[in-house]
Amino acid sequence: MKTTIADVAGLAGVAKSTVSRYLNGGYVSDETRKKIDQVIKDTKYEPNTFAQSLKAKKTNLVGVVIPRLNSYSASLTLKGIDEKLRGEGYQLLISNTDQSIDREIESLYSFANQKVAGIILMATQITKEHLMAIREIEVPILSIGQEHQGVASLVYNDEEAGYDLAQYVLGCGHRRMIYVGVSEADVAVGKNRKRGFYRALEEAEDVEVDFYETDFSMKSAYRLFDSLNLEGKTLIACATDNIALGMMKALGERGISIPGDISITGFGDYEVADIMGLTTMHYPYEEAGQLAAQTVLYPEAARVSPPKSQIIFRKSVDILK
Amino acid sequence: MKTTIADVAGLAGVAKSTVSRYLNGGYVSDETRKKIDQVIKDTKYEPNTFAQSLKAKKTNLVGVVIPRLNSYSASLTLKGIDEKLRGEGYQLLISNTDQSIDREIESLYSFANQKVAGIILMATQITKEHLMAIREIEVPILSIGQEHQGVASLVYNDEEAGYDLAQYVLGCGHRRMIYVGVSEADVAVGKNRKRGFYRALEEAEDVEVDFYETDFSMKSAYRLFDSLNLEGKTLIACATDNIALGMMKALGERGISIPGDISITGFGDYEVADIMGLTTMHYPYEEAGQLAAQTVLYPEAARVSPPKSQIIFRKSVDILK
DNA sequence: CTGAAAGCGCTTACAG
DNA sequence: CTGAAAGCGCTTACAG
Repeated sequence: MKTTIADVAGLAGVAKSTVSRYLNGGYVSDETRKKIDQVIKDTKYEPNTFAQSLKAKKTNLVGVVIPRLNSYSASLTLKGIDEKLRGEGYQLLISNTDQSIDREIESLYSFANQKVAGIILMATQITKEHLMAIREIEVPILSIGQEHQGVASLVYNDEEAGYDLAQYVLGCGHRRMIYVGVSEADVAVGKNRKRGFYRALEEAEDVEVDFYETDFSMKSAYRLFDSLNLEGKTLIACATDNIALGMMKALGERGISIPGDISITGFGDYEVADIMGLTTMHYPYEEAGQLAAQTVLYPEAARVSPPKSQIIFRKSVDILK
Repeated sequence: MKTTIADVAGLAGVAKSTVSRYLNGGYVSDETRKKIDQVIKDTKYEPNTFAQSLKAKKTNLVGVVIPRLNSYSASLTLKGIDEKLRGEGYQLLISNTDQSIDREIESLYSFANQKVAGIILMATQITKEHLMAIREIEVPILSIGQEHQGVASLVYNDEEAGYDLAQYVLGCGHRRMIYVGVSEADVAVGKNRKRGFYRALEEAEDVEVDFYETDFSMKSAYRLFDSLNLEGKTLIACATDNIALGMMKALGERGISIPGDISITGFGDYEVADIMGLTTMHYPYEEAGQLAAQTVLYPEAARVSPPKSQIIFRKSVDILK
């Protein structure tokens, strides 16, 4: 039989309320404390979390809504979140939305209904419905990656990352390039990365860049390759490593050598980037996850930034001068 | 104010118990049913899960204990689990153990304490402590990947996969090879894969194979490379794609061409295997995850198998004859 | 088919 | 500092 607070109280010769106070850090005399201590140890008593939650109306659960489970950034961020949460005595509840916005909204309400202590939202965009839900549910929420008026967020400085990478590439002597991005509906990856990249280009002289749009899958990038006009270009800058990888596959199959014939860069520093020798921007996903967990549990600022992204120099960029 | 079952009962002019019965599929007259229906729609009533769990002593949560969050197989399996669970109205609770056995055990107890409806255990091995915990907690449990007397399990046929791959490689004319495996403490990957592989070799003639052991990280494999005696070998069979990838990195850096100078194979068919052109064994991780969720919720057999693993032919194996 | 009552295991004023 | 009592929102026999 599972021991309850009543059992503990009985064995310790005190009232249930006293045990409860002991458990929750209220006033208890030293003597009483010792007795209860002992009984709890003997019986291995563990409070029933439902009973607790029913009264206290909150849980030790933190919900994470995530657009994809099987992506490098997602799983590493999750790892960081989990680490921090565990340290603070919280449990990780996951809702994979499979990139469906409806499911993101649904998950928000469902988490709220489960009285999670907080929600970490890895949205691809923040719509009116998101905003409504966030307002309505009254649960501390933190958005990772996407930023919006009135919702606490943890954002990478994508603009700066784009700028830094472009600066580097420019420094290597590249002047004719292709930028393969994603939809601007994704403010972080689609808009900010590109903007930073372009800003650096504008500050330089005699630069030309063609823009192409694709989605996040390696396959789409791979397919897009044939539509690219490579004429005179020396570099393909890709908005994510996955895009770069898709391109590299196409390049390899056509016998176009990297960086001899053409240079390529990514963003993200996925695990594979290393073996593929891809020069890319490292994003501190795991640290960001930890920071996110910390922030959703103990909010301070409405906007927090993870460590700066760093360029990882590998061999996919040719030095032209 | 959140509406409760009492509110619904009041508005519908019936007793709480009737509403409860309505909710749980008990006897309710058509007329009553309609009234309650309407009220629930109007008030958007949602039962408080804690109150439900407190009485019913079970939840709609399924716990997954997982050794690593950021691995290809893990996240894909998780995806499969989540898909099935969502369809059945269950939520995914995750505990990342970071390869710590102590934490696996802890998680088991902690999940039990949270009254999860079931636990899916992705253990790296099943120890006595595991067995004790499993026995004690009385929660339906399913082990993925590892098999043990008396614990329900979903296992890949690793022996067969190893055998099939070796058959293929033999068919390509390879006779002098290296097998890079992992510790046999991991029965599935360390023992069974290797055993299957070796069994096929024994059935052939004039075959030589050298064995080396490493762990699951790409880095360790990469480091191990220099200790390999490649003399006369035509193929390196690796127990996982990660190991193969580490080897490929080392090979690439030394200008040794694949498969011209040496062939290589893996197991797992990670996403990268495709761009790297690695011939490997495809494991149906996502399907296995779905099957696992199904099985832990509605147990039938004590041992269930996912679809058969398939060889994915790419270009890392040379055809010698 | 329906309702009144007890109880799940806690927490929280309140009185002492 | 401690205890008795009420209540959180449900479910479950039980009686009708």
